Amino acid sequence: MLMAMAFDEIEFRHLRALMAVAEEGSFIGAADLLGFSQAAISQQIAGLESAVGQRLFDRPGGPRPVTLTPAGRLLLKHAGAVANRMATAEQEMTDLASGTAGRLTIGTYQSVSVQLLPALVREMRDAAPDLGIHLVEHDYNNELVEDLLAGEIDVAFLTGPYEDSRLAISELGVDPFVVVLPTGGPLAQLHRGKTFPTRELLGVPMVGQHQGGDQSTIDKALRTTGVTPDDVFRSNDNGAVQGMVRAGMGPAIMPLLAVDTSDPGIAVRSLDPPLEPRTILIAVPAGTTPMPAASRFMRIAKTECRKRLARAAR
Amino acid sequence: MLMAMAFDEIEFRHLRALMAVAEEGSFIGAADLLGFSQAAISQQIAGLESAVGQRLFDRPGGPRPVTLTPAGRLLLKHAGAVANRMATAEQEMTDLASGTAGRLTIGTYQSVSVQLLPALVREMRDAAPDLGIHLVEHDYNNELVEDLLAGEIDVAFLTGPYEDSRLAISELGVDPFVVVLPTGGPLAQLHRGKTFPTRELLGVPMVGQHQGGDQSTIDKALRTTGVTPDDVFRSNDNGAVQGMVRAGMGPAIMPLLAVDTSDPGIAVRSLDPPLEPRTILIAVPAGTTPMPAASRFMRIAKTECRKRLARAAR
DNA sequence: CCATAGCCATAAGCATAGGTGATCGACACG
DNA sequence: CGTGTCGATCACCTATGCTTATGGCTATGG
Repeated sequence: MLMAMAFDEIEFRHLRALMAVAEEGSFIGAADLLGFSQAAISQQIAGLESAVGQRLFDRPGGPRPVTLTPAGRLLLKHAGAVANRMATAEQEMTDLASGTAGRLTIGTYQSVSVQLLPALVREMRDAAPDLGIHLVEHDYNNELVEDLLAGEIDVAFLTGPYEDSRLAISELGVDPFVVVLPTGGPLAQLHRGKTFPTRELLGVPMVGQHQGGDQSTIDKALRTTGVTPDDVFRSNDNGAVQGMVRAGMGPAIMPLLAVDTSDPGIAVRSLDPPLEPRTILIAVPAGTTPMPAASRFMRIAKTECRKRLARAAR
Repeated sequence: MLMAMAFDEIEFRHLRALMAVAEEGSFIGAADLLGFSQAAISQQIAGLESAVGQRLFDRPGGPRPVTLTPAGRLLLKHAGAVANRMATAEQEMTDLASGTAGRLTIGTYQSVSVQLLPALVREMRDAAPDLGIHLVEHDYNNELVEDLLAGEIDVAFLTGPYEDSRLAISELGVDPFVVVLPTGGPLAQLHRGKTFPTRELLGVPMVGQHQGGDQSTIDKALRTTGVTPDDVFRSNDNGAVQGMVRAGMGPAIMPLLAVDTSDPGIAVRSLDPPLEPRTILIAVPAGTTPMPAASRFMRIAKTECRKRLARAAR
């Protein structure tokens, strides 16, 4: 009570000395365990004792080992806990730095989720097996951006063109709209070439999605080429859409990335004139350092998309 | 990976700076929160960042607040935990120092437990309400000493005379042996004075304890005065012994401290010649600093016994 | 019983870690 | 487009914390 009781002048150095002395049973042992001179340890312990206001070791003198006082035992317990905590902190920091552990939340939207994202996630898993990867899907850019800025998600795919000064955005490539036809149907028979005249869709009943992110873009784009969309069936499930096309309900306009091209029942054609293509963007919050895992994921996405996606024609 | 990654050059000072900056949102704010110059904080954070090998704050520049990076958030979490731990350490240390909290284990033996110890414990409780007091009772000194040296108990009562260089022993006083008689019995009628001729016990059937710490001493002491003990009833429960005396089974020799003198059914007489009295000792391990609560308890015991007990006649 | 050896405390000297104050550059804002 | 605010950096200086050297204490061996 009379002492200054300056508990907060304690530094880790002191705790390390405490632990070393307690373990070695001597100041000298602690000294060369820590690579200091004996005097240094003596001073560190003395400083610690004055900081806490009580003796921490009994020094019997002679060759007998120093022993902890009750106060010493108490403080040592806490020192050990603190040291542990710092060790796990170090572990987690390196994990975080290497992007190999922790939790990465990725924001995504429909068409990206189908083929592109699974491939990227698989690659990320290989690169960082201990990383927990979580996905959040939204229909619209602004929902994704909102979550991104709120810190709910660490990195997000967006639909381009899109601008937001609060985000750091990279373009991954373009995802052209294609027409999907039933293999045996008359339209597929008629246009066996690579492209499909967009105007042929005029008046044709089509299969589409419910009014959402993709579909709005498609409808708008179709109208600019003079075609008024006329959907006989709508589903947000890509498999269902493709199934309907296969069953002959009509053609569908889909982002290429959303199409399961391995399906033998359907044919995929580019449109001529093409619909204004969407670009695939990937974004993190600007100004703030992203999680290394997020950066890493972006890098993977970029290199992977360079192979898979067409580059934007500038 | 290329960095030195010197996690263990981190000191509390750094963590304090981290927490202050995170809380204030600016280096300047942290600076005058901690009573440093802005440059100092800047350097401390820089040092911390180089120690962990990554940035901890995003500095947007201009008047906008600095914000934590993911790494910063992670480290801050651990820093907070460490700070908490140190705070509770401080609390516990002061508790320990004042002897007002924590846990005190007292070693005791039969006759001390009856009247003296309860009074002392009550006084200790008043002085240190948050202190947990535990009692361990043994029959023999050596058991108590054993536990004391093993650290099982913090302070112990012993029966004197006793010597052990491994202990720091204080004498509390003497506990004379007295004879306890039924109030209405012939012996009590016969000897109404303060003392009772020890030889009158010759051949008288007596009440005693089972062979244990006290009883052995009594028997031995009786024999030195020429009386061969002849017990008709034995119990280790003092109440039972006293009850038997009251019922007229015979007199009993007891340590004065073990007698419930408020019992109207019994009379208490000093013996003449007296049996060699035992002294009451209190001991802590020598060489090692005792718990402050133990020291405090010893002090209380000494002052209290100065009032209650006869001093040893040297 | 004295000499010796091992250990911690202390003192003196010194290097440097870590502080201050001043200045510079970057960024938002009016 | 100045202006104000904030962080980084530089030069300087102080005080912290290390080292070496020495003295005192205790147990141990001849």
